[in-house]
Amino acid sequence: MTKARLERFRARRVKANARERTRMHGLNDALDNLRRVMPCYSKTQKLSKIETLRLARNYIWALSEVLETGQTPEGKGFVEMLCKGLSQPTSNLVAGCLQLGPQSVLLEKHEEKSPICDSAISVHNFNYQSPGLPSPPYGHMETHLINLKPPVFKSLGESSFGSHPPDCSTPPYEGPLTPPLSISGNFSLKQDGSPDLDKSYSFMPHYPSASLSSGHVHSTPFQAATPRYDVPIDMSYDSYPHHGIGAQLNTIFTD
DNA sequence: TAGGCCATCTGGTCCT
DNA sequence: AGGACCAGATGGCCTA
Repeated sequence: MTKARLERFRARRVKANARERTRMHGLNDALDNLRRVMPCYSKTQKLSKIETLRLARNYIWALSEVLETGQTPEGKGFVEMLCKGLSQPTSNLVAGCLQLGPQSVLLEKHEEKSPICDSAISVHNFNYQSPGLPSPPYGHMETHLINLKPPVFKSLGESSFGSHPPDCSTPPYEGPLTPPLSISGNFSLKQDGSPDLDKSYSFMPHYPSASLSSGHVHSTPFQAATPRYDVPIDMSYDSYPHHGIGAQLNTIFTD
C-alpha cells in the first residue's frame, strides 16, 4: 500500500466515521421523539433505549386493546399492560408517572412470590426481567412530566374496570406478534418537523379534583387510591397526530 | 469493583 | 468508488 493509498484510506475511514456518527445521532433523535410520546416522559430520567422500545411496544398494544374492546382502560390494568417486560425501575417509573402508588399496582396474590414481589417497591411480578438497567433514581414521580393521552386520563378518572385481568405471569414476548387490532391505512404518525412531537403535555396531580368530563364522578376503589388530573380543554384526540385513530378514540372515550 | 448503558470506531456486506 | 447499514470491540461514565 503506497503512502498515497494509505492517505486515501484514512480519509475515507474518517468520513465513514463521521457518517456513522451522524446516522447514530439520527437514530437517537428518533428514539428521543419516541420517548416524548410515551405515557411517561422525563427529561431528567430518560428511559434507556431498550426500555423505550419495550414501553412503546406495550403502549401500542395497550391502545390497540382499547380500540378493539371499546372499553376504557382500567387504570391499574393499563399500567400493568404498559409495564409488561419492563425492568422494575422502569415499571416503577411508569407507575409513578401515572400516579399509581407502587403498592396499588401490586398484583393480587400469585402463588409463587418472587423476591421482586416481596419488595416493598415492587410493581409487578412478571417472570420476565430485563437483563438490566442502571440504577438511576427512577422513582420520584413529581419529577416527571406526564405525557398521558386522553384515553388514559379518562381511564384514570373514570375507571370502569374492564374485563381484561392482566395476565402477569406471562412473559411479554410470548404473545402474538401483532397487536389485537388491525387498522388499515389510517394509523399514521406525523414525522419529523411535526410540532405535535414537541408538545409535551404536563399534568400535575390535583387534590381534590375537578372531574375530567364535566359532570358526575363515579366513585371507584381505584379513584379512591389515585389522584385526579386537570386536563387541558383541547385535549381531544384530534389534537394528536393520530388522526384516523383519533376519531375512534374520541368516540370511545367521550361516550 | 462489577455491571449496565452509551458513544464511537471499525471492518464487513450490500447496493447504486 | 462511495454510501448506508450492521454488528463487534472498546473505553468512559454512573450507580450499587
